[in-house]
Amino acid sequence: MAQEDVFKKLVAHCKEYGFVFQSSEIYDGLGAVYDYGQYGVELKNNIKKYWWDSMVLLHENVVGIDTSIFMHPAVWKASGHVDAFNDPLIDNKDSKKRYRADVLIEELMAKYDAKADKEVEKAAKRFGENFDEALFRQTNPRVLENLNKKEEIHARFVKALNNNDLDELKQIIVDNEVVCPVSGTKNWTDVRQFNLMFSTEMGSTADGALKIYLRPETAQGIFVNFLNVQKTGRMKIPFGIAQIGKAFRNEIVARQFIFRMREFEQMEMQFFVAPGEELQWFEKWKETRMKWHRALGMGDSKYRFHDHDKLAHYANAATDIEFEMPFGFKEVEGIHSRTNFDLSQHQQHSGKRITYFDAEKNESYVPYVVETSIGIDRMFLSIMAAAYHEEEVEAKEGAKEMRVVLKLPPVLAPVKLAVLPLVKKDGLPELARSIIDTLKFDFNCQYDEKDSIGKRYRRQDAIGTPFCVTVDHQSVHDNSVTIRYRDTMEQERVNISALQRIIAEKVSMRELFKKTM
RNA sequence: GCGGAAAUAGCUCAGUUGGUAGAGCACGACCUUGCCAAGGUCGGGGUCGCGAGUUCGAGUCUCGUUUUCCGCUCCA
Repeated sequence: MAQEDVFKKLVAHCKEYGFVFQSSEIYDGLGAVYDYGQYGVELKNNIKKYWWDSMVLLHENVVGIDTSIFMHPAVWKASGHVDAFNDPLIDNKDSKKRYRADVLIEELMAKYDAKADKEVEKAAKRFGENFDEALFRQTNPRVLENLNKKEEIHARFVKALNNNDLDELKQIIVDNEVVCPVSGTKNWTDVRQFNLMFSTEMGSTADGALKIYLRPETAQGIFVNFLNVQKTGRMKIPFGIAQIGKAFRNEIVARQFIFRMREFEQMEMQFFVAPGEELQWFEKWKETRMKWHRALGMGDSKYRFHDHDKLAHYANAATDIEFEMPFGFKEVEGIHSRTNFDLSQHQQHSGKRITYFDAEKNESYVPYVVETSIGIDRMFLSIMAAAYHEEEVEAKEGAKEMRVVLKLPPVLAPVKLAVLPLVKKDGLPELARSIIDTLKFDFNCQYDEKDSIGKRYRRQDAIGTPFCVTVDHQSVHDNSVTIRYRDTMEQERVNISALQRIIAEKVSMRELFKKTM
């Protein structure tokens, strides 16, 4: 089956079985925003718990926090998010290349400057030593023509920028017949400004309202609370702060289902270390994070590192953990050595000292940061993609048929077990209910008596339930039931009293955690 | 954002040169069977994505719009 088909089927499966729905679907949906359904939310919560516990329970020097989505606007000024994404952009419709409109206009002005310079150069050659460049520049008609032209553009440009007049920026480009360097045509779109941060206003009066942003990453909530946590928790470097939460980016193009959404959720841990030690911690966390992913048993070869060649301005090392999605290897987690950029920026913008006194080294410094950052939604997608299987199985009378089964790691499965009475009479439903009543405190259980037993097994396969407990006529006599295993479809007869122990063992995170250490 | 394609029941789809919406599966009730999706009877469910236009009449033709998919583009 082609990879695109797998992806399409996966998306359809997510909807059909209540994992992921499009947001506001009855109103035609909202672009690149999705809701998690009854099974999706369970899977997502289990992923979060796996991550949170592996960070906070297993590392005595990692603690969690939960910071707000709204933050003081100065945070985003300090982090560089406000300035970095205010560029006016324009597309050439023929070459489909995108340019910064301001850069095109600056190049245009430089061109007139260059023309004027060329005239000066030519004249200088001609007049030799007697050449008065300043006078020539002020009087020569060809030079003046070019400089005036430039000056005229410059005036319009500055005015347009000050008024944030995007139409005027385009008009400058059109009036001066700027052509695309690739296609050579003047077929331009309108100029648009993309700020990837969503904004809103805080405060009820129009004049007193403060423009604030929805956070585009959760990391800054950790950085601005560095001192709070370090002091109140008496944390000693090296230590980490973990956080799970929503972030928002107004993506220009958001596609590929839940892979790139405008509202998404991150699991981030910022690890604070002494200057000079960041790269060894970077290596350590690279290794730890990869083990954590691989412990889920989806297949080691589905994961790989992708080291960044071009580093962001704040980083001195960066890698991605990529997962083989149906549409290729894609980033699921980023591990970045962010230096002391963020804390230094906040120190500078807030005017508060953000330093740590290292008693061992007997010195004070702004800590360096190694960040691990996962997109939960991407991880959700990667798990679903790897779990989705279509298998040919034996049917009645030797016939073959397909079964769709989600081979989710039992620890992440939304429903841990289904309890199914073989027939809905002779006291079987009652016994099944009583089994659920004892197990529901520990596991997410489901009861189903509708349709044939085979059909019920397949329904559970489709949502990834690892265990089906079947109550039959023998059960009423000797308290034994069968456990049917999702992946092998094999069955085993056990006593009802043993169910809790057997299932608890198989859905425990303990074994997975051992593999990560 | 640009270009292309698609949108009819929960799902997969049919619907003739324009003439009052269909099937299979799924879903619900009852009966029957009972270990890997296929029994019977009855039933619920669609202003054909949305909005205009052409027409006596539009699921069907035209335009716009929304959403999704594919390619390009972008991604701190």
